[in-house]
Amino acid sequence: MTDKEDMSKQDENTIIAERRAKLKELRELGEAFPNQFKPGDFARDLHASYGKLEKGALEEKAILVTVAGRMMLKRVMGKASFATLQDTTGRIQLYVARDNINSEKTPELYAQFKKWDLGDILGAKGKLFKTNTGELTLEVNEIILLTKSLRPLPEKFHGLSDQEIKYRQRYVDLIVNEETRDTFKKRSKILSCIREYMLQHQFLEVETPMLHPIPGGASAKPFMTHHNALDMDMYLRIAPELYLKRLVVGGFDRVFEINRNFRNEGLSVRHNPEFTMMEFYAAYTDYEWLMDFTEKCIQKVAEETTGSKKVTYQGKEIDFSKKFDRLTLVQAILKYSDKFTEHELLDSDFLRAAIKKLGDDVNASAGLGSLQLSLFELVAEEHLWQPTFIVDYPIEVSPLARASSTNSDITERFELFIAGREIANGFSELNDAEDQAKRFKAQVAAKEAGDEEAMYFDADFIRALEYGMPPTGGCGIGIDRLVMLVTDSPSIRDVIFFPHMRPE
RNA sequence: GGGGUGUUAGCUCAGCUGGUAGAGCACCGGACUUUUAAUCCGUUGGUCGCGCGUUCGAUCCGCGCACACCCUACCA
Repeated sequence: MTDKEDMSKQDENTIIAERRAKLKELRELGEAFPNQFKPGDFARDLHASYGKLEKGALEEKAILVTVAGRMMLKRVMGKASFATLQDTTGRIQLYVARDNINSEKTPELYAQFKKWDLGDILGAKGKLFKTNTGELTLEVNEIILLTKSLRPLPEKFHGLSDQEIKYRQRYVDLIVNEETRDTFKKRSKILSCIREYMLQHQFLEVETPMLHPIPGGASAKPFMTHHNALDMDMYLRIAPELYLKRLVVGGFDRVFEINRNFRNEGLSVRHNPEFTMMEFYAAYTDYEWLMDFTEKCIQKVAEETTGSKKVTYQGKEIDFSKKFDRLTLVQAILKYSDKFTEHELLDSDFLRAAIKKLGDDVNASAGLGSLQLSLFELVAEEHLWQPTFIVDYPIEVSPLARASSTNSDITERFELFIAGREIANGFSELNDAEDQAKRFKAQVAAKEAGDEEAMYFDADFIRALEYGMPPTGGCGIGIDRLVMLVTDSPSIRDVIFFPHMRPE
């Protein structure tokens, strides 16, 4: 026996043993896992079509249906029982009476049914009717056990609330918690809503490598791996940016990619080592265009997936109906802290002292731009609850963005904040190959000086830019965080099916 | 990485100044042909996260470890 098999035996208990015994009995009786039963109806459709019909009218129609699903509740009352079946769309009640299901062929079927357990997967055929309390119910005349469940489900009323088990055994969470199912259905809807929006605007969906010889497109620590046949180290991508811009060079003017990024950094309620990002690039646009486009995209997603332009996140309203606020980095600092003057925010020594005073460490090599950004993160970021674009990011912290035409210290870049978090980041792309080469060199120097997250020099990317990339706007939207907002989820782990955990 | 809280039956949770454990649901047996968290009666189920220590005696006190959650740091 391997260690793993040994582990799976450890949490065996008497309930599981009893169910294994029942399965053994089923095997002896015949086929224990039949697969010929085909359901033709879904719970949600039945409620939608017949839920409002009067008891008498429904019986007159004599509607025969076939359903399948997991038995979630069971009430045996002697010679008749009620059971609640859950399929992928919802729940439907079954009325199982001995005299309706026992036949010459299956004289003991009702006795068997009484032994079936919560969690078992059943198929049933019968006629729809309404009980005395008005619940739409299937009067069963054929019933079959399709899959025996060996493990007991969590308690029927309180459900599963242990966060750890919800994450580690998402399948159980999905079986018993409707909110969990809703969250992931909404996630899927958000993605199709975004795709629809992008396709409507002539964007082409593309896929670029996840394995990168040089990690690029963001400032982050990468995961490393190794390709055996090529005998070369590779990195899981931290961003698709440099590949997508190569496609713009190639003449695909509007592209987008929705896929995973991997960053070898800390975990938190807002950070998972792999997370989903949409990046999109549009030639002949700039960051102003991107802001309008992103705003409309997020408004559409919020409205179409929640039915409202106002969303409640963790008890506080987010209003997507108004035009999103726009503030420069410096304006945002001034707005949320009255301790500084505009003049002081241009003084590196002053900023250094102010950041220290707020209890944060200051990197000795940080210039004015990154000092301003640090102060912004300390005093303003958490207050940006309503959707707000922050613009005029320092060039020092934006090595891939085009410099402002009027101020060479800042870039044509924005970040979108909602509920105090960064949701999107976009800019007019730097398409001057020589300038980009210079900026990469500065990054390499920073890396050599000990900045682990500084970028590498990507010579092929420079070569691509040397062929000429049209003026382009590019933006990334953090999909998991957007899903968190729309589903009112406090943790990123609530919107990722299988979040990373330490081994059990 | 730092701090806080937690880990008791399959699930949800009690457990007094330290005297080796309880409830509800689930399960098993019984009654019940319109229930719906069905109800009623009777059972079963535990290395109290792991290890060491203090003690006559530890679920409880101390130390260490593991895992989780929250805050914080890096970051999107």
